[in-house]
Amino acid sequence: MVVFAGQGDARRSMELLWGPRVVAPRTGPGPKPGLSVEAIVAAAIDIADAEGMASLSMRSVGERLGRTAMALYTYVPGKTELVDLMYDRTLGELPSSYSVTSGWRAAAFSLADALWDLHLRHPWLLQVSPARPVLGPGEFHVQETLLSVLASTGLPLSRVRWVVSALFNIVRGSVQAAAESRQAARETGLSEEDWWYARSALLGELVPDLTARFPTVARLGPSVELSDEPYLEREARLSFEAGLELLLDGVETAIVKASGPR
Amino acid sequence: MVVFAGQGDARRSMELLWGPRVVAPRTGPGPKPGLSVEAIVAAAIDIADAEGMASLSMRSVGERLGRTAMALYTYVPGKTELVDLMYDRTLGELPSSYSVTSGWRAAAFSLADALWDLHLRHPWLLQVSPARPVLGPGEFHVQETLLSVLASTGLPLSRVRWVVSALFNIVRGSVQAAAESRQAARETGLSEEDWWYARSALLGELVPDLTARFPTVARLGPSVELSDEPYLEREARLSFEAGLELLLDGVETAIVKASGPR
DNA sequence: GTACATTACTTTATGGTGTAAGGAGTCGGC
DNA sequence: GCCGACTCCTTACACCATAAAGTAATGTAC
Repeated sequence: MVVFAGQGDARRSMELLWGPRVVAPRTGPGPKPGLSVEAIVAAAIDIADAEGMASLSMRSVGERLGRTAMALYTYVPGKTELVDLMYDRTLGELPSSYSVTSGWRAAAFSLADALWDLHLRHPWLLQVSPARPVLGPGEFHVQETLLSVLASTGLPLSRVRWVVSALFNIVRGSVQAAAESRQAARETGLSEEDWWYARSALLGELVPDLTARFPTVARLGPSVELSDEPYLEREARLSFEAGLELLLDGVETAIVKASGPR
Repeated sequence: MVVFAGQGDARRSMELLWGPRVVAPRTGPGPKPGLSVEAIVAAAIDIADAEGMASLSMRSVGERLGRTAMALYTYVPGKTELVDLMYDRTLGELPSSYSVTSGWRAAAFSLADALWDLHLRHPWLLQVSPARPVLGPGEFHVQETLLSVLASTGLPLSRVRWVVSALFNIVRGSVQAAAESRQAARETGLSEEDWWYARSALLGELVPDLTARFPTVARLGPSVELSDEPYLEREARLSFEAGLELLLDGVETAIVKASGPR
């Protein structure tokens, strides 16, 4: 059963998100804190980066810091809040300055690329799926960056909002495929090519009428030649670039329509 | 630690995905099976639909069928495979016929709409995130439907593929926001408006310089008036429609470019 | 009719999870 | 010196997936 956060918990997590990262050393009785929220979050991010979200537990984070799981609860209300913090802090890493001098399109592309990079460096971001927007500084930072870059199209902000969310979705969706392919390759030890090959053989054997049942899919075939380069990962990148171009073409159309019939 | 599937397991799950749904009654010694893979999958889907993925456990599925958790392992290798089956069976529900008589654009829109509906009826689909493509009949069915509808644009299939994945990503991304808003509202008991209001107040109090730090976001404000209609859900739908239009505009550009300079 | 193999399902057990409760030790202020 | 506040630990509980072994039901072979 899911426990839901009351009002007090909401305040607590917002304070953690927005509060000062470097806490002034406490004065008063009691032992000095040996940990800090930031240290805990950093350790958790390290684990998620290196071993995936499945290996992230309060125990594993505690262990990495030389403590038990329960020690963390002095600093962080629970795992949910810890993950929210990880998520928001990581989003905050997104670079924020994009030159618009070579046009909005180039700026939008390099921003999308930075977002792609960020997600590929921290693939667990895609598994977080905050039950509601986290509303932390990192999330705001990303929104602000996206909005301000896309605002240079000259479109009204009320429309830019939708461009932003579409772009964000395209990036997230395509990078997810890339990230999952990497993770699966690491977990199974199988190279992607091997996995794909084994799976195709199995499919052909178990479903002999595959091409008859799904003619269009069959007609498509693999988009890139099999090489030593990871297949699915390459495909995901192509999907990212192509999808982005399509979207930006749509934006261009919108610009022309808005300013065209002058 | 994640256990990875060997070759034998792969065959077993492919057989479950592609095998006949109605199994002929076994002849031979031993008690008659009281359950079936399909019954188990259906029960699991019911639970996920009604109570969310968090409530889905081998126990809960077994209980719903009047069995213990372990009874399921006679039919299904493990939870992973069960979830794969749920995912693929549900994707198979997508309607497949879309009239192209009123143009590819209308067909694409109604297909995207059906996809949106499907995900909103089964929001847990978005949390499944198969570590690799499931390669089941449902997944193929969706791909086939998307590809064949978008192929009516006349674009080469190699480009249609990217349109398909971009469209899919836009739908998934926007519907995720809608689904999560519903779920959160149900779990917390708070109406969305209430939650949003409480959160804004908290933000304003804890981060007084919010509008200075994120001017563009601040300038945006809420996109729709607060009403009794769920705010985030309405917003998600708008994002879906607007994103889709942008993408389809991009497709139109591609069509013109391809056939234009005749 | 009886023995046996086969199978559905249960019980029990193992090692994982998040976290509530309470105890141990450490420090500052009086 | 001592109190109170504070960090951190141990213990405990409820839940999870699932391995292993046991039980009961069923068909076939003799």
